[in-house]
Formats: sequence, C-alpha cells, structure tokens
Amino acid sequence: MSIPIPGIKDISKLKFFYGFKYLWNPKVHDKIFDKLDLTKTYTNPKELKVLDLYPGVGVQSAMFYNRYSPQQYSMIERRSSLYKFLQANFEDSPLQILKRDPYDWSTYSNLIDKERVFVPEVQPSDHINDSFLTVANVTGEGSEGLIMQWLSCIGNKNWLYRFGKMKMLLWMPSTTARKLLARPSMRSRSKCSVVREAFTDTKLIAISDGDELKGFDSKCLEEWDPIVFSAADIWPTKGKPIALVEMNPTNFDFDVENWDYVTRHLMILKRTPLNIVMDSLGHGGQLYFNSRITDKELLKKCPIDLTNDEFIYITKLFTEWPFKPDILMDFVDMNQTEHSG
Amino acid sequence: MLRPVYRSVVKTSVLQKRLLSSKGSKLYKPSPDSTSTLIINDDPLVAASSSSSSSPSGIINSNDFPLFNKSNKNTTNNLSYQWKNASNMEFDPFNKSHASAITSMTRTRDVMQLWSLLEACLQSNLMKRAFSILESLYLTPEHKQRFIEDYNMYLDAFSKNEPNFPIIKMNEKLTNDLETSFKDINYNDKTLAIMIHHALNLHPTASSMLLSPTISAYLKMSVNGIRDILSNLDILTISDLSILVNDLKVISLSQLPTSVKPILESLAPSSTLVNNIENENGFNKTAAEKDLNIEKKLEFGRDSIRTPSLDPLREASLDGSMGVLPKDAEKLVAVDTIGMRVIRHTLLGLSLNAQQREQISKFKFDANDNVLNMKPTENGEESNTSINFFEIYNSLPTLEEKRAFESALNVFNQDRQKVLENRATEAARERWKHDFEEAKARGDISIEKNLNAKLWKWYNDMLPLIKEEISHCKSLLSEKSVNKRALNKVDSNRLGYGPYLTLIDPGKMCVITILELLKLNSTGGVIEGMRTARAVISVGKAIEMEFRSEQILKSESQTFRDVNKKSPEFKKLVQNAKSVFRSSQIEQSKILWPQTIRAKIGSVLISMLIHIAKVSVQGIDPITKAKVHGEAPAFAHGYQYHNGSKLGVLKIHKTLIRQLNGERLIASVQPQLLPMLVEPKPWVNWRSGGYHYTQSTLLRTKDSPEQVAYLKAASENGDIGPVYDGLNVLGNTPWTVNRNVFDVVSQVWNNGEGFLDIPCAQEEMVLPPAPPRNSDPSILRTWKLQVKTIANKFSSDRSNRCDTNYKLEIARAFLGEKLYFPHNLDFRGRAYPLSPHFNHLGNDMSRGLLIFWHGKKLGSSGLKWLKIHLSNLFGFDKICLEDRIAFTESHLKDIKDSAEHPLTGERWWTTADKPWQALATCFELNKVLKMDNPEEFVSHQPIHQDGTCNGLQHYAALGGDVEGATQVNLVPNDKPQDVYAHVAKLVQKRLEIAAEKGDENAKILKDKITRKVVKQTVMTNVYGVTYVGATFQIAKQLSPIFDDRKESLDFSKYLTKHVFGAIRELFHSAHLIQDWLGESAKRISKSIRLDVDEKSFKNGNKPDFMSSVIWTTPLGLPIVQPYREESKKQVETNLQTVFISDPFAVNPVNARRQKTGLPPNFIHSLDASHMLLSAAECGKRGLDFASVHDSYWTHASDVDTMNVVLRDQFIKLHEVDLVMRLKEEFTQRYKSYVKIGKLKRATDLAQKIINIRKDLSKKLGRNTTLADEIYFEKKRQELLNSPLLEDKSIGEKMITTVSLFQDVKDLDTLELENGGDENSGMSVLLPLRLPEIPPKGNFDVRVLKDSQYFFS
DNA sequence: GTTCTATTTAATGATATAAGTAATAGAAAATCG
DNA sequence: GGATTTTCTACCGACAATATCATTAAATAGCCA
Repeated sequence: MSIPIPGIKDISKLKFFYGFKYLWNPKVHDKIFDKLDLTKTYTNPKELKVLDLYPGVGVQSAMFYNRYSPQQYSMIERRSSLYKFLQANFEDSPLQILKRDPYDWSTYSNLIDKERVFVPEVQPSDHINDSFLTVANVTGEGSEGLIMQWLSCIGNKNWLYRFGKMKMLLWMPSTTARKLLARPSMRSRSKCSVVREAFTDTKLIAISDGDELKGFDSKCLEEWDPIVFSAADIWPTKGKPIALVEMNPTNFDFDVENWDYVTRHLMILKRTPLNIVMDSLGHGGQLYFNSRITDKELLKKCPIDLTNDEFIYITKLFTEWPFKPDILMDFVDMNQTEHSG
Repeated sequence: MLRPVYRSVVKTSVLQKRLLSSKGSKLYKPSPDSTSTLIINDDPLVAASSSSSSSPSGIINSNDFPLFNKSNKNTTNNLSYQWKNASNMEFDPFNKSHASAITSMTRTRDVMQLWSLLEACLQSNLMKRAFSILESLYLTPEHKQRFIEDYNMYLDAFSKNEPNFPIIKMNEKLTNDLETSFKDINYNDKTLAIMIHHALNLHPTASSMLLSPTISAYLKMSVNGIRDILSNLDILTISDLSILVNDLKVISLSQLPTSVKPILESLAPSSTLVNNIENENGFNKTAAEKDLNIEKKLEFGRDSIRTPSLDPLREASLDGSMGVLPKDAEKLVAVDTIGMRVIRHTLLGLSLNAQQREQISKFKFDANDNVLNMKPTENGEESNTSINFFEIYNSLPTLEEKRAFESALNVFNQDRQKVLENRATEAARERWKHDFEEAKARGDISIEKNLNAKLWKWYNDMLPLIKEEISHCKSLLSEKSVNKRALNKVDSNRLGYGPYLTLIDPGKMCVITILELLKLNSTGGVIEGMRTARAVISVGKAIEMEFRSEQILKSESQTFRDVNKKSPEFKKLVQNAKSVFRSSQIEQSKILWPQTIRAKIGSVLISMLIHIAKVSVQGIDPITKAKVHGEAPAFAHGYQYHNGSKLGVLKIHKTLIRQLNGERLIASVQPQLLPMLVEPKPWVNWRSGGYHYTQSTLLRTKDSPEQVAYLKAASENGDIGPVYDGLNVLGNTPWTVNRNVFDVVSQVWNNGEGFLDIPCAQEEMVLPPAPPRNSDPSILRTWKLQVKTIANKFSSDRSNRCDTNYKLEIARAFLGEKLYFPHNLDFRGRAYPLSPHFNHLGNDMSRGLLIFWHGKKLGSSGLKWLKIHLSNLFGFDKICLEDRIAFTESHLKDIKDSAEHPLTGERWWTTADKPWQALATCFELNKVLKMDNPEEFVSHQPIHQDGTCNGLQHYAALGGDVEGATQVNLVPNDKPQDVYAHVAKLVQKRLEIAAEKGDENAKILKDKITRKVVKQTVMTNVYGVTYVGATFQIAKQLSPIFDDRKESLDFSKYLTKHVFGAIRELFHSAHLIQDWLGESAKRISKSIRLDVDEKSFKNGNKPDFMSSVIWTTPLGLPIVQPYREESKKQVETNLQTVFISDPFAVNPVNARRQKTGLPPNFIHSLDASHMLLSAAECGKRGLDFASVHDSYWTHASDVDTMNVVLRDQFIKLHEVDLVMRLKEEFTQRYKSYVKIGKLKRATDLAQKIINIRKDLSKKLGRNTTLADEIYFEKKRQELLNSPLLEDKSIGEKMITTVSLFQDVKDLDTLELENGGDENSGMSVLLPLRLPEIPPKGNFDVRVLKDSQYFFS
C-alpha cells in the first residue's frame, strides 16, 4: 500500500514556510528519482535508513518511501505548522515524524547515541555508505550557513559523516548551488566551492527555471544535464529558485586546518596573482612563496583559477614555512561589554 | 548701532580698476579728488541681498532659532523668546539645515573639496592648477559672496611666489582677473592688504620713490576703511606696519589694530628692521625652519649666522627644508637667552633652599631643550634635566613669591607649549637618532634590541621613498597638459592626493606614520595589529593636523618675523599679540581635508612603511626542526572575517609587539593633544579655544554639518557666552601630578604583576588543548569559543596595560609641572577634556594621580570634608555626614598605615571602592593629622560632591514630583536618601505580596533583593533601558546566586518586571515626562517640513523623514540630535578600499534613535547647563573647579561654598518650567510641519479633502499622492510669502488639503489614533501637534536651598 | 570646426564573504501585498 | 489596510567591511559633413 502524496491544494493552504521552498509536483519528483538512480548505490533498499531533514510537506518523503520502501525513514521537522501538516498526512504511515530541530547538533547525538531511535551503520570509507542516506531541504535564504557547516563536517568526519561516506540529497537555493558547484576560474568560484571540491563529488540534479540558470557554466550544465522544472512547481511560489544536488563524500588527505586558513585568505583577493597575493597570508609571505613555488606559471595564476590540488600544494608549502603566522588567532573580537555602575 | 561706512563696491569697482590699470607713472600719482569721487555711499545690504540667490530652503529658517532673551540678566526667569533671525545670506558650507537643500548640500561638499584642494595647490605653488580651481569655485553661484576670499588666498600665494613681480604687473593681473576671469567679483580690504604687502616687499632697487603714492592709492581704495586693511595681520607683517607708520608715514599709530599697536609703539623707528635677506633666501623653507630662525633671531639678534650644517639629517631632507633643530643650535642654547636669564633671575630671587637654587641655576631655560621629561630616567640624570616646579612653588613662603614664580613659569611655559604643540615630531626623531647612535656604538645586536634605534632605521629607509613619491607627484602636477587618458591608475591617484602630500616635510610624515601605527597597536579588536581603515584615516588626520598647526605657526612667524626686541616686557607684548593673531587665524580657517583624501594619504604612507619596516625574527623549520633566523616585515596587511564580513587589518609582528610591551610609550602619544602647560586659549568662538596651535571645535559634532550650522549661528549671534564662561573655568583649573601616588603606581607597574584594575603583564596566552577533529561539532564549537574568550581577555588585558602605560607616562612627563586640561563639549553640552588618556575623567588611577596645583588651607570645614571624601571613596556615601566622618575617624590607624606603607603595610586603601583616590586622600589626611593645627594644612586634594542620581534629580524637578524629589535629596532631610535601597525595598514589598498570593518565583527571590541588584537598572532607567536590557543587568547580578544560567535568566525576567514597576511607581512623574519626550521626538522625527525638496517624497506616500529633534539649552546652546541613517561608501586607497561615511550626504533621520535619545539627551543637556552655570559661578568666586558630568570637585575648604553654588544654580535652572518651555520651542520651530495621520472618513473635512483629491486627480490624469499635496501646499506657502501682492492674494485664495486644517480647532475629535475601523480612516497630511505636557506636581524647587544632601 | 555616434572609461550599485543565529528572545517598527 | 518579518536591544565620550562584478553614466575618439 502506497502512502498518499499531499497535493498542491492542501499544501497551498499552509501559511508559514519560514523562507523554505518545496517542490510539490510529483511528476518532477519522479523524473528526479529516475535520474538519481539510487538503486545503483543502495542495492538493497530494504536495509536502507533514510534521514529526512526539514521534510516540509513531505511530498518527496512519501514518494521516496513509495519507490524504495527503506528499512527506516525518519523525518526531522520541528516547525509547528509543517509538523502538524506531516502529522495530519502521515500519522499512520511508515514514515517516522520526529519533532526535533535539525539545526541543533544535539538532535543527532540524542537520536543516535542517547535514544538510539535512528542508528545508522558505520561503513568504511572505500565506498559510499549503502545503508544510510540523508535527504535535506535547506532552501531558506538565511540557512545557507547550515549547508556550509554540514560540508565542513565532511572534512571533520564528524556529525553524520562518522558513519562513513554518506550520500546526501540536498535542496538549496540555486544561488547557493551555483556558488558550491563553481569550478576554477568561474565567476562564482569561492572558498565554498573549493571546500565542495575538496570533500565531495557533487552533481546538480535538478533546478528550477529562471535567471539564475544563466549563472551556471554552460559546459557544466551539459555535463550534469539537470532536470529543469518550472518555478510554478515550487511552493510557496514567491521567492528565489531552488536546486537539488547530490553530494557524495570523497577521500581526501591533507592538513585541513592550514588548508582552511590558506584558502580563506587567498580567496579574499581572488583576482590577485599568487606572486602578489601571498603577503596576505602573513608577514613576508610573498617573499617566501615566491622562492618556494618553482612553477612560474602557477605564480601567475590567481586564487580563483586554482584547483583544490593546487591549494593543497600551497598549503603544504605554508606548513613548511618557518615563520608562518598563528592560524588560531585569525579573528577579531568586537568590543565586549564594559562600563558598569 | 553704528554701521561702518560702506561703499558700494558694485559701482566703484570698475572705475577703480581702470585707475589702477592705467599705465605709467600716472598710477603713482593719484589725485586725491579722483579717488574721492569713487566713493559712493550706498547701502551695501541692498546690493548684497539682491545678488544673493536667496533660496529660502538653503538657509536656516529664521524660525529655527528660538533663543533666550538676553536682555534679562536672569535668563532662566524669562519665558519670552526672542526669535533671532539668522539672516546670514552668504553662502557658507555649514550654514545649511539638513531639512532642506539637497542640491546645495552636494555643492557644499564640492566647495569644501575645492577649498582644500585650492589651499593645497597654493601651498605647493601649483599656481596654474590653483587658478583653474578658482574658476570652478567661481561657477558655484551660492559661493559668489565669499569668492573674493579664495581669490585673496590665491593672490597672496602668487605674491609670495613671485616676490619680484613688479607692482604694475601685479596690478594688471588683479585688474584682469577681476574684470575678465571673475566678473562681478569685487576686491576687498584684504586684497588691498596683499597689494600693499607686495609693494612693500619688492626688491629695494625698485623705485622706492614711488612706493608712497602707490600705497596711498591702495589705502584710499579701502572698502571698509583703512583700519580694515591694516587688520589683515596675516598679510601685513609687523615690519610692513612699521614702514607704513614710521618710514612712509602714510598711516598713524591709532589706525593700527589694538593687539599690535603696543608693539609698534615700543619699536622706535630706528630699531625697525626689514629683513630682506630672509625674503630672498627663505622662500622654500618650511614653516618650522623659518620659525626656528625667527626664534633664534628673537633670542640672539639677527647677527647670529646660520652655520652651514653637515648634519646628515639636513642632507637627507628634500630641498634642504627639514625643520629639525640644527646641530649647532645646541651650542647656542647653552648660552642663556636674555629673556630666559630674566626668568632665572626672577626665580633665583625667590626664597629657595640651596638645592633648588642649584637646580635652577643649572637648568636650561630653553623650551626646545626642555619640553617635558620624556627621557628615560635610568641614567639618573633627572636632577639635572628637570625641575619639580610644584615643589618649588609649594615651598615658597609668601603669596607674592608664589605669584612671581608662577608668572615666570608662565612665560617659560608659553614657549614650551609652543614647542610641545609644534615640535613633537622632531623631538621623537631626535630621540630615535640619539638612541640609534648609542646603540650603534655598542654593536648591531643592540640596534635590533633597541626600539628607538630600529625606528630610526625605518625612518631613514622610508624617507627616500616618500621623497620619490613626492617628486613623482610634483612632476605629475607640474605637467603642462594633464592627459588623463594616458595616465595609469597609480598616477591618476597621485593626481588626487599629490597636492596634499607635497605640503608637509617628508621627515615629519615618516615620524607621524610610524608613531600612529605604534599607537594603534591592539585596537579595533584585532589581536596583534589594528584595523586598516582606522590606521589610514588616523595617519591622514595626523598629517592634516600637523599641516594645520604648521600653517598657523608659519603665518604667525611671518607676521612677527622682524620683531626683534629682547626685553621680557616686550616679549610678553609679542606673546599677547601672537595669541590674538592665532585666534583669528584659527577662526578663519574653514578648510578641512576630505575624508577620502585623508584615507589616501594615510594609505600611501602606510604602504611605504610596510614596505621598508623590517624586524629580525626567528622561527623553527617545521621539517628540520632547526632554529631559523630571518627578517620579516614588521607590518603586514591582510584581512580577517567577522560574521562573514571582511575586515582589513594591519598586523604587527609578534617580535615587535613583545618589544613594544616592554617599552615606554610616551613617544607615540599624539603630542598635540597632551595636557597643556599654560592656560588654554579661552573659548570666544565656536572654533577658537583650547590648544594654541591645534584647532578644536567647541562641540564634538558627529560629522554632522547640521549640528555645526546651528552651533555656528548661535555662536555668531553671541548667544552662548555662558557656555564659554563655564568651559573656560574648567580649562583654567591648574593641576599637577600627585607625586606620592605616582611613586606607588610606578612601583606596582614596574613589578609587572596585576594590581587592582591593572592587569598583569602576560607574555603568551595559554590555550586549552584542541579536541580531536572528528569530535561532535558542538564540542568543537565550545572549544573555539573558549579560545576566543581567552584571546579576547588576553588582548583586552594587554590594551588595558597599554592604556595604563600611556597614563603613567604622561603623568611622569608632567611630574612637578603645572598642567591644564582644555575642554570642549559633546553634542549635548557635557564637557570633556580634549586630551585623551590621562585626565580627571579617567579611571580611578588617573583621578588618584591628579591634584590641584593650587593649595588651599583647610580652614574650619576642610578637614571635615576631607574625612567625608575618604568615606565616600570607600562607598559609604549614603549615610549621614556625621557617620561618614565617624567612619574615617575609626580608621585613623589604617590611614596612617596606608599612607606610610602603601604597599608593604596592611593595604587597607586597596579595599576602597576607588582605591587610588582613597590612597591620595590617605596621604593628605595622614599629614593633616600630624599637624597641631589642621586648619593650617594646605590641601591640594580635590573633594568630590556627587549628585544622587543626577538624572532623576532633574526629572523630579521637572515633574514637580514631591515623592521623587524626596528620594533624590532635593528635599531637606537630616539623612541622605538612598534611591537604590529604597527601590530594592519597594521590590521586596511587591515580591512579598506576590509570594503571599502563591507566586513561586516571588517566594524564591524575595529575600535576595539587595541595593546592588537594582542599582544599575535604576541608573540606566533614566537612559531609557529596555526590558530586555534590564533583564541582562539583573541576570548579571543574580548569576552568583543561581547555578543554572537559564534559570537565572528566567528569574531575572520576572524580577525585571517588578523592578520596573517599582521605579515607575516611585518616579511616576519622571516617567510621564520621559514618555512625553519620547512621544514628542517620535512625532517630530516623523514629520515633514513643507519646503523640503519633493525628491525626498519620491516613494509616493512614503516620504523620507528629514526633521531631527532640535532644542536650545537654558544656556542658549542649540542641540541637534545627529541620529540619521548613515550612508557609507567605499573609497579606494593604496592598501584596500575603506568604508567611510560622507559627512555631507543628506540622510533621513533615524526616528527610533531620535525617540530613544531625546529623554536622556534632554536631561543631559540640563545637567550640563547646571554644571556650566556652577562652574562659571565658582570661577567667579575664585574656586578651583572641575567636574565629571554630575560630580563636582573643588578644594576641601571650598566645598561648602560650592554646595551653595550648586544648589543656587539648580534652583535658578529649574525655576522656569523647562518642559513647558521646550514644548513652546518645539511648537514654534516645527510650526508649519505636517505629519501623516488618519482622519475619520465620516466628517465634512474628509469629504472636502476627497473632493480636492478628485479634482486634482482629474487634472493630473492619475491618482494623487501625498507628495502632490505637499507640492501644492508648498506652492501656497511660497505665494503667501511672496513680496508681490498679487501672488499673496492668489496664495490666500488657494485651498489645499493642508490649508483646510488651518481653522480646525477640535482636531482631536477628528483624528484617529492608532487602530479604529479599517474603512473609517484615511491617510491625510495633518499639522504636527505635540502631546499634552503631563501635569506638574507640587514640589517647589526652592526648598532645595536647605538640602545638604543634594550633592554630597 | 562642429555635431553625432561608437567605444571606452569612470562611477555607482549589487552581491558575496564565513559558517552556529556573537553572550540572549520578545516587543515594536517596517514591510509587503 | 493588516499580518508577517525584521530589527532592535540605555545615553554620552568612540573611532569606521571589502573585493569583485554588473550596470549605468560620462567622456573621448572618430567620423563625416
């Protein structure tokens, strides 16, 4: 028996979406699932456990379940109006609804370690975890930070990534997708695209139609061949376009802390060639790196043109720098409170 | 009033010019009658007003100045206003009210920038460019009135540039310029002065025969009389005047300006010197050197020949213009100057002991050599180089001797002050050089170790870079045709900042840059460095400041350069004339460098410094683990993120930081802003007062031209005399450093340990170990936060220590000196010392280090107050006076111990609330108590009298609130009331009641309410603290009681409600007034001025509100709340772009801040008035007076007098219903303003409006907007104000949606307050009305007269 | 020599940046349809 | 016109985001009559 899928009529009655947007059109969802071809990874869906963060109205959740019937499908949703909606629609379904806050780290430690409500299997990092999948919708304009934090969790191998290379299907604003997916020399290339490149293998799966599409490189679009759906397939209709990406963690081996410092600082002046920009890494950086980097072509490049491998190379030189600055003290403290009676 | 005889310049000018331009000798023989026919009497005001563009929106409305009537001496007693008309129709950049004139605002900015550029170009002799700037200025229509001043600037520079340009040619040029290039511009007396000066200073070979008639001709052309020409002392030098009087005899002594008359009188004709040699040789010298030469001449006569110097410093300088003390000067100063010999003579004539005698006879009374004790003391040479003037002064037995001593000291200090303000950079440079040479003798390692030696190296490396840059700029600027397209980016930038960069001696710029950067270490929240934005602007400002004082010095020495007489009396005359001169110079200067230029200059210099400043560093090679030595830049430019925003930072290398921590930082204190050695220049004008060579403004305006406009108008109207009086009393209080306390602090400091609020010296910070990378994100986060907290603590400790270091070093420099704090005001009128770091507003330590210079015998009541003071410092200030005395008397042993063994004893003083001040008091008390007759003890300790919650005192007086007044000691009582304790009691009562009703929270909290818990909230309540804010305050107090933070916060929330309730209950009428002020501010800031440019109404029905809240204090000071939306822009500099605000942008008001700001600001403006009134009165009564806002200080013996004054002035202030007066002022000022409100639809009036709108809609073919209605109402007003009768009558017939309200009386019944039915209200423009004043209570402020605890 | 247009440059505005919403959370003002 | 979202959060002294890209306005060159 399949779970009934909420229709747009019911969905449109909902008022509060907290800035998040959801694809409601089941037809597009079908196309997406076809494209994702998840059974290739999850050869035995019966053993699959799915964590659905911010499921919203649950259209995707229900359709997922109907398609694959995983062992466990848990939805984490705390926002009251949406939680009520989920309850009303899926109370008696096999979908598990948990009223927790996906933003809060403790949600996961409680669920996994304390209450053991959702316990994924730890798998080695030579392959994508084939019994654990996370689906999330972080389409809120103000919630981009959460995505970035999750990304850095891949680098730290903590949070859900302690269970191995877990695949994540992630809805996000199209602009965020554009930034994340940008490749060297592209306009949107920024630190977070380097992070994406360093830790994951990410593909654009689907994206709503609109101006934002123009920001993507045409070659890349050709490569990913995403499903382009109409902006009308999203609810609420107002707001900016959204996109779905598939994120697969990759293996990496470098000094993350120093790499973080190096990329962060270099990407500030991303159009300044390396032979000049290195001074912003610390006292006398230019002199040091100009003597260490033997490849004169590399020195002519700008940070925006660098691949992650090149960043790793620079990081290596950075760690070998005898006078390298203290990377821990890389912050400012805004005026703390003083003055009293 | 007698009006000076004006001549209509419009009609005479052409004829005069023709006369002047006539060729040949005719010019020099003007027939007397031909000139006299040129004088046509005409009313100049007519011409002026008709030629001015008289846009009403561009000038402050006459309604804007409701000021107090000065005719009645008791200003506060008079409720009638005198609406002064600031009918200043001239264009003036500051004379703009924000509410209007968006376009002229941008023009203002343009003019300001052109001015600063013009000045810069003239200084750099870029005459061509200057001329083209003049042409641009000429095109600004509003500027015409003042244009001649700019032209004069140009002409003066031209004259200096071409000293041998024949006068005929000069005259031709003038005629040509004014007739063709700048039509309609007429010369003024200054122009004539320039011509006369030029004529007088032409090479003597020029036909001096013709000199006299030429000059006579110019004199006769005077616009406002010969006197006016002669008053231009910045043009005409003393020797010029001397020639005019004595040689040419074209003028008489009586026509001279009063300040210089005595000088010329005493200059016998024979001794007059005209120094033409100086004229020929000295043109490209900087002011400093010129001045130096003057100084030397003043002191040794003109025979002293400057020996050519081989000093490397001089060699290094650009075109030999380094303003440094020549080496041979040292030899010279060893010889006494006559003036100084007299001082020494005077001093030695006093009753001195042998040691003092020896000190004085050894002491070099030379200002250059003995500015301040800034040299290290380790060498033990102190006794030779400095004198403890304070000790000598104190040891003098008689008043006469003291006076004589002070007078001699003053003459010496006048010179030192001048050096202090002008030669500080040279002094620093000298010190570096000295240290470098010493270190060099010891070897290379010690150069690296010695900071100053290193700085000297940087200086020498940087200098050529700057010079190169300057010469780049110069060649670029002097290029004939500037092909903008062909320029690269660097060069086009140079074009912008170049003119400014060439103004100042490169060496000075080096020193300033280095010092500024060192000073800014660890500021702006940066761990080891500073914010780039701040750095570039600071350097830019410092450069500008240097330039300004150089300018003043330069023109001063120019004018007085030939004055050469040696008697001390004469010297005093000159000093006096000079100070008058300076005052007027500062007053005249209106030019400021644009912020963008400052930033650019700063960045250029800083990037050079970054480039050359190196430190040697050592690190560990991560691979080989070997120690590596190397060299790294001392400064590095980079970025850091804060909440996702980039922040440009300038990092300082750790090695240098460590070195700085152990260093005496006196050198980097901005020397222009140290305390003064002589009385500050009195405030006579809104921009003249305080330091002698550094310009400061009366009001600390927040880059708001609006504030300046009102201040300026008030100042020019002569309305704020009482403010000046009060401020001058504050500035004239002489202080000295408390040596006893200083010794203790110094000992503690050198120890390096933490003591009281001095944090200990820390080398490295200790961080907790990092958790493994794959720990839960929450764990990683808490660790990060820990690190941040520790780092913050570390850096705040360090900057704290650094700040203490500054204070201490300044104190050390001023040991034994007589010092003054020049003051100015914040925008509400509260007074602050101009000198940062070390002043009596500082922390406990700063205050403890300061005592009055003058001593006064304790007399009959002094001892009592000294004892009370100690008790107050220990926090026992809310018990009756007898108990406080008893407290002190019960600790006599402790006092003795504290005074005699401050660190080795029991350290009782450290337990005080304000330990350092307590220690200071202990020292005095200890001495007093040893005396047989304590009344004879001469006390220097300032005794404080603090208001009990001063803000609430004013509120209570305003509201006539008997209960409140009682609580804050306005009502006589035998025991002081403790507001905080009382509130606590009330809260306690409330809680008990609640607890009885079964309230759980109340049960837990009810016994935990102390005075301390509520104190901060009661205090901040005056400032309008919100519920949330108060909750945090209380939570902070409760946190020790509860373990759980969450719990503590919950309780706090609950408690806050009760505390607020209690305060409201207790100070009910105060709150009503607070609310009234808030509501009024809200309405005003949401109102629309009709004559506003429609552009600000572009959003249809949502206008930008432009009116800020403005009022006048009882002293006549206009106060403008500067809260507006800020608009900042990115400005490109060498290092990065910086984000700075454009002061001339016209921004809408920030209604919220206007609203929350008015209640506290109004109250502060009152307490400031009270303070200034009291200060003036105390000054009159011969008291030494100081204040920290609501804490008033004087000698122990004078406390009783002061208290009487305080009460009298408070009564005087509040005898008038100030709230009523404020409302009247508001009503008057915002008379024709409208607001957007809602009108009941079902009324006749509403129907009429609908009809008008319908008609209008038809005409326009679209829906009407409120903007349209404003437009028509504006039209109507314009017509009504038109001088043409027909216009007026059209206006009278016109009906607009606004005019309909004119006759409506019962608006209240028609207007819908917030809410109402949806369809019953419609948006209309309503006249602005203010809420009703809450009723005043029965408290009569006059009972205060007998309240001894009012201030205690 | 002028006027008009094409092209380049300067000026201005918009957007992204990092990555626990700084320590906190509930009211008041502003916005939007 | 009313609900939702954003913006605060006690006053003053006090002190500050920036790099890059897109778009628009202005200026210059060129062109031709």
